[in-house]
Amino acid sequence: MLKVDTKTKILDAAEKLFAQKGFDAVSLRNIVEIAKVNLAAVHYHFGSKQALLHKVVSRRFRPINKERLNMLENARNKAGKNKLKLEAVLESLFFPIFRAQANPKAGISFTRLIGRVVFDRNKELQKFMLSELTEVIIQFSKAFDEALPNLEKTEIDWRSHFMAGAMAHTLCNADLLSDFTKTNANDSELEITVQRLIDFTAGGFRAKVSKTPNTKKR
Amino acid sequence: MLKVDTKTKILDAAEKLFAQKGFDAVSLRNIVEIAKVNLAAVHYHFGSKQALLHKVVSRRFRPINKERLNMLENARNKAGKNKLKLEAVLESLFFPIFRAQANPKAGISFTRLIGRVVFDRNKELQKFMLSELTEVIIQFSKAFDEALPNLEKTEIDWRSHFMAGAMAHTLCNADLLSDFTKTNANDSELEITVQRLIDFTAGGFRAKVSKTPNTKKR
DNA sequence: TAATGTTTTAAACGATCGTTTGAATTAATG
DNA sequence: CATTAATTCAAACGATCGTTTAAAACATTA
Repeated sequence: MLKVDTKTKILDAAEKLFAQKGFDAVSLRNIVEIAKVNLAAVHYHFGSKQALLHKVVSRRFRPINKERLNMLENARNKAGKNKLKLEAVLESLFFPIFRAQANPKAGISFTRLIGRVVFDRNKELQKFMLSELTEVIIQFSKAFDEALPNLEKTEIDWRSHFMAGAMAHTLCNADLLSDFTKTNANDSELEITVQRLIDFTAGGFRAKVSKTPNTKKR
Repeated sequence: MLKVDTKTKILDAAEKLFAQKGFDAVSLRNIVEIAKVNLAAVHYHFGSKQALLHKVVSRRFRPINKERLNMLENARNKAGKNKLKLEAVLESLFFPIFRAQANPKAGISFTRLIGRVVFDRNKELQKFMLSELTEVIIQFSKAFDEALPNLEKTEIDWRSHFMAGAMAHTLCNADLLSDFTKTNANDSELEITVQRLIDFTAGGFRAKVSKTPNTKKR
């Protein structure tokens, strides 16, 4: 077993604790206790608690988002001149991050953290997340447009929003669900979970758009 | 304008701040400053910060959950001996809480708070929320079973989970979405938002269940 | 009005927070 | 080996946290 450097020890401990309890509920002293490093090491290596959080996120999120874009590119190539398939777009979006969940090294901690982050209203964090996701948002927005040529742009945006909620909740609260359904949402069940999420969200995207009961205003 | 009692002033301020920044990020001193009451009043009236949070939630959540059950009961009666309609079940679940969002008194604060709470990993809060939702979970679980007689129980549970994520995200991050789509998710748009969420989630519930590519394990 | 119960208040409690400092230690470089 | 740079460390900084106390102010009832 080779020596793990201080930076990594801090990142691992912070990842675990932030995912478990949230950013504000975790102190740097909690983190250095788990990481078994000195308190001042956090500021030496990362500068601040907020900067540490950003590093915790980007360390795992960047490779995941790269792979999302790769998978989408592959799906495009495979489709050729045929229409891009909605299920392929969704799989490109879900699979890389859910596979990170099954990875014993990153573990369930990180994906849970990502789920939490989506619902966190830490302004700096939101700005940071948006910047990390810029390219993914652009490319997948285009992809949804292509895969759903008969759906209005506004509706696509709303349904992308709903889809993001379903995904985030599943990432964050997978444990609640396994209590619920007796199936465990990890390991070999990974593909099944992703397939279930694809089925549901694809069904949602393809649902008929009903006109509202009465648009009294305007 | 009649005098607002201290308890209500604290509840209102806490609701606003918890929704804005989250439980851990808000101090009692932040709350009493907004509420314009003495710091010790919080413990005098509520006992602790955690107990205050529970009260903030239950004050608005209980009437909402009562109305959800009422609407579900009405939907059942209207259906008579016909099969309960999925859209009616979903509307019973969504409408009462989204209407609270449009209510200028409760405002967007509370629903955002509820959205956040779903993703919060405060153990005591989770237990409390579960106890507040017991009857709703029982009745709506039954209703989904009735409305989807051809869908396996396990699949219903998973899809209920996805649906909850879509709902929570919409409650919590409605503002992000209105930036996105230029439509505003309040006021007269209430019915439209709910209808969109019904369309999406109903489509998800009704989607075909695809067998996983290969169930290698087992 | 006197007595009793309820609510509000200022002040302090010990604990913990993120961050900074400067010296001790280790690693790298000439 | 000497010197410089990088890292670790114990200790402390001021600020803020949730909670408690006990007296003051107010309201209610006899």
